[in-house]
Parts: sequence; structure tokens; C-alpha cells
Amino acid sequence: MTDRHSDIQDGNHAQSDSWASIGNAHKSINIAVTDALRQAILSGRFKPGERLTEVGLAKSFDVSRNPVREALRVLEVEGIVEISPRKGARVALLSSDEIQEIIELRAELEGMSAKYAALRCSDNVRENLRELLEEGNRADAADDHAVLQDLNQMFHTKIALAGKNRFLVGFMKALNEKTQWIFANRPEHNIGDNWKEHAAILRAIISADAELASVLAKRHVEDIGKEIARATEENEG
Amino acid sequence: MTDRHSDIQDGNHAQSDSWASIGNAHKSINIAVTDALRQAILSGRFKPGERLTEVGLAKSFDVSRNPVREALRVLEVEGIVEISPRKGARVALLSSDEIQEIIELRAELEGMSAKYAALRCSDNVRENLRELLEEGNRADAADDHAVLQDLNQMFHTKIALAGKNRFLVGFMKALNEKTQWIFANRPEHNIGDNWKEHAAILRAIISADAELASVLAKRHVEDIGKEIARATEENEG
DNA sequence: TGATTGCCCATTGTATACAATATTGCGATG
DNA sequence: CATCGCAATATTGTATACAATGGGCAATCA
Repeated sequence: MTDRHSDIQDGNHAQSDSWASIGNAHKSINIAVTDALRQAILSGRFKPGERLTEVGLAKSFDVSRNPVREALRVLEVEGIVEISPRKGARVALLSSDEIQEIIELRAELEGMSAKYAALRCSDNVRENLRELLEEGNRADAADDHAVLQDLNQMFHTKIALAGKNRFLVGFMKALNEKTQWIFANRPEHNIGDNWKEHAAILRAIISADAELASVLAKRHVEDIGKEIARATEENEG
Repeated sequence: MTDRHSDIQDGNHAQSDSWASIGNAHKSINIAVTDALRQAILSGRFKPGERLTEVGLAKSFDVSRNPVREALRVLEVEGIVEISPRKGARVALLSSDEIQEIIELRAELEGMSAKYAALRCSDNVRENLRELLEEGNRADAADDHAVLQDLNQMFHTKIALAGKNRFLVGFMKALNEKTQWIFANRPEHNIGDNWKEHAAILRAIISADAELASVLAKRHVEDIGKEIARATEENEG
């Protein structure tokens, strides 16, 4: 490291807000770069297809090319970067076919998670979900859009965890990230506050109705898929 | 770089191989190292928990540490290597709980794949599956263990592809690799030739009976899980 | 004009050097 | 005898240097 200031390490750069927490603590720079770059792509700051040169990224993060290369290869495995040997890296592209496949699989896995959650959640977790449900109901009644956004994310995370299969959790996390990415890159797709559907799923899980929870969760995601398809068609046709 | 011959690079230097790489860019060393290391781990040559030092691997592959680092980070994302910052990399460990979770998820996804395959496979693919079925039946009748081994692998791959969801294909590939890894590290778990079950699943898919295909495929994997559980218990208890 | 060749520059691939950190071994100390 | 420091060593983290490749552009020739 030179005597220059590092965006990633000291957070003095204009964009440092999202990076500030990752630099100094325990993580090494390659991990910080990976996280920062992933976030930049998923949030749409780097557009699909956009070229990602090693020196460019290295300069913008004020690090050497090495951590950048490692980050790019990690993100390639995650499926959000594409690398052609000796040609370079680009932000991956998602075709509408792939988007539908993501939604389709998410629907199945979300249903599966809900089923497992209903069957397996401990009393602690059940109580936890009950609190989430009530908190969401309050926010929904109060039309608190910002809080609902958070709670909706938490909804998916908690259900996945309650399912007690860590590989399922990992896959769902990947698919959720991709869904977030889809919406970030297609402004015409508006995620509505769908708390009422979430609430119904939560109630089914809490009452240990695995069958109902599964069907509701699956259909919930399928509905999102239909909306994406509709919006895409409108936008492109 | 020492004067020794490189396990990995030999093929790149040999003139005889240059024909093979005409038209497609020769893969870079980091990819070769990734593939070689992955294979070494999945086949059990490196034991779970075994330390993987960068210099050690670099020497054994006769490359610098850089490609090795990149490979380790890729394999970490794939879940077969664990990296602790500033401490180093180890071959990942799989607890028996995790093994059961892998099987559980594989069972669900295999059922899902079979369902989709039954619903979606084109005439071409259906014909292809029919050939696979007959070939397997012949090998089974002839007790040709080696061929069956191959066909069993192909069975899973072809069904996944027939399902026409590339993310599902990716997840199943990851889970199949992990299953292979489980068996490679637990000699007491013997994969039997289970062609007859495979054949039943294939017939269901070919006749477009999605429901039956799904149930059979799921149960087939669950049976494998039971056998692993039984063998583990026997071995540890 | 239009295709082609050869050169230059941008970029990636790989190795090495150095810095920072963790681990190990051993002797001093209670 | 256990344990605490502490130095020596091993290992990882990061930067830089150099080689190799690919793409673009101008000069060249049909």
C-alpha cells in the first residue's frame, strides 16, 4: 500500500458510505473489494455488460490489481460477473429467459423453505416470527414504506433460516440477490409492498400448516414473476 | 518457477496440444489450478480439514502463488475450501448434519428436475433419454459395472438439463459434486448400481408423467440418504 | 474503395518482492 | 511443572514488475 489514501481502507472517498464498514476491521482488502464490487453491481451502479478492467477497479478502490482479480473471480462464480480469458471481465447479462428461470426456481425454493419452516421452527423461532408478523402489520397499517422494505427482506431471510437447511439458505440468498439485481436494473419493475401476502405466509408457518405455507409462498413468488413478465412485455413490446 | 516440470503447464507448452487449443483461447493457469485442486479435493486426495498452504500448492503445481490464491477463493465460494483471513485455507469439513441437508435438498431438486424434465423435454431430448434408458438396461443386464457408473452420472446430468432451468442445473451440479465428495471420503458408503430405479424414473419422464417422475426421483435420493445415515451410524456407533 | 498487414497501446496473465500477521519453539520465571 | 514472553520462522496479504495477448488504427496494396 502506498502513502495515498485508500477508498476502501479509510473511507474518505465520496462514495465511502457503503464501504466504510468493511475496510479496517478484520477483513482483508480482497474481501472488501469483493463486497464493494458485488454491492455496486447488485445496486445497479455498474450496468449489465459494462466492462470491468482490473486497473480501473484497482484505481477506483485505490488498491493493487491483485485483490481486484480475486474479487472478480469470486463474483464470476456467484454469477454476476463474466470473465473471458485474456479479454477481461464484464458485468453479467441477464436475459429475460434467465430472469424467468430465476423466479421459477425461487418460487419452488421459497415454497420449500416455508414448508420446512412450518415443520421445524422451534418455539423460539415461532415467537420470533410472530413478532415479525405483528411489527409488519403495524408498519403496514401505518403505511411505513421504509420499515416495510426492511421487514420484507427480513421475512425472506428468517423463513429461509427457519427451514434449517444451510445449503437451501445459501441458494436462496443467491437467488434473492439476483432478484434484487433484476429490480435494480429495471426501473419499470416496481416492487410493491406486499406485506399482506407475507403476513398470510407467516401465519401459516406459525400455525405449522406446512402445506398452506408452501403453496402460499410459492404462489407469492410466482406472482412476482408474472408482474415482471407483464412489465417487461409492456416495456419492450 | 523451478526447473521441474509443471503438472499443470505441460499441456500448454507441448506442441502436440496446440491443435487442441486453436480456435479457443487456452485457459489460463488459475483456471487449470482451480480445476486440478477441485478434482483433488472431490476425489479425496486432499482430506477434509487438511491445510492448504499457498506456497505448498504453488510448488506442487509449479506455479506462483497468485493463481493458487485465485483458485482457493473460487473453491471457497463453491464450498469445498474454507479460508480464515490471515490464517489460511483448509479443505472444508462436512458434518453428518450437513451431509443430510445436502441429501435432503438434492432429493427435492432432483424431484423438481424430473418434474420439469417430464413436462418440458422436446422430442429430441425424449428420444435421447430413451436411448440412455436402453443403453443402461443393456449394461445392467450384462452387469457392466463400469459403464453403469458412467450412465448413472449421465442420468443425473441429462435430467437436470432436460428441466430447462440453468440455475437449477447449476445448483444440482454443486450438490452432485458434494455427494461425490461424501462418497469419496467415506469408503464405508458404497454407491450401489441402482439402475433399476433410474430406469423407472426415465420411463416416467419419457411418458411425460411428471407427478410420478418427481416422486420417484425424490424418493430415490432420499433412499441414498437413508443408506448414508445407516452406514454412518454403523461406522460411528 | 476495401481488405490486409503490421505496429502500438491497453489490458490481462504470471512471477517476484516486500510487508504484516500468525504460529511455533524454547528458555526464563513463578 | 506449568506458563508466560519473546524471538525465530512460516505463512498470508499486497504491491509492483514484466511478459503475453488482443484490439484498434494507420499504412499499404490489390
